[in-house]
Parts: sequence; structure tokens; C-alpha cells
Amino acid sequence: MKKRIIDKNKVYKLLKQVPKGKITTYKGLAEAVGHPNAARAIGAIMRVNPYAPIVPCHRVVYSDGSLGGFSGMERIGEKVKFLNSEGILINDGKIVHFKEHLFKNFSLRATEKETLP
DNA sequence: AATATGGCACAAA
DNA sequence: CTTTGTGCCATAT
Repeated sequence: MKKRIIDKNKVYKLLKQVPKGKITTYKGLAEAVGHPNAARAIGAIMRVNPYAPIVPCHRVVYSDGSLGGFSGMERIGEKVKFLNSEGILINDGKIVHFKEHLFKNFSLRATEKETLP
């Protein structure tokens, strides 16, 4: 466990903790896992995302409130619709009051115990 | 092993 | 407020 790579396992668990109607940022997740400057790595991890259904990667956005790149910008429209269904409004590609929806009450302790399929 | 790219962030201009 | 440039971590080739 000497590698300074991100614990993907932890990332997934943390992201899973994000409740419906809430969102988070790559930076937020990066900090949550203990890698404050590995925001980009989070994206890379989401990319492989072996837990697509249980990991709401669509709830992860840029730190400035934009939806981010995602794999295929054309899918963004779908994400917007989905987020709208959860109570999150998007305006001009940016999340309205996105900081209000931000979920940062991550529980590292809970992550330690829980196991991933 | 080395280079390039990517679902990012932040400082500077 | 927008546009550059640089730094970071993980994958793909």
C-alpha cells in the first residue's frame, strides 16, 4: 500500500454516499480520498468505472459548476435531463446554485467498513 | 519504459 | 468574466 495512487475503491464508496438530489465535484472526491490535487485522476477512474450502476458518475461535475467533459459531449443533454429529474437545475451548461447541491459530508469511516461487490 | 491523452483545478493575464 | 498555461494522477499505446 505504498503507492500514491488513489484508492479507487474508496472513491467509489464515497461517490455512492452522495444522496439523490445532491452532487459533488472531482476535486471534492479527490480531497475525500486524500488526494486534493488528483481531480483529474478521478475522471480517469470514473472512466473505467466498473461499478457503473452503483456509482453515480453523472453526479460528479467540475468545480466551477459545469457538467464537465464526460465521454461524449453529446451525452451531456441526457445528463442534464437526468439531473433535472433529481431536482438539480442546469442553466447555460452550468448548474444553478450548484454549491448548494454540493455534497461534502463524506464519511470516510463508513467507507472503511463497507465493501464493494 | 516513455509519450500522449483525458469526464480537472487553479493561477495569471 | 474569458482565455491561456501549467500541474496532477491514471490509462492506453
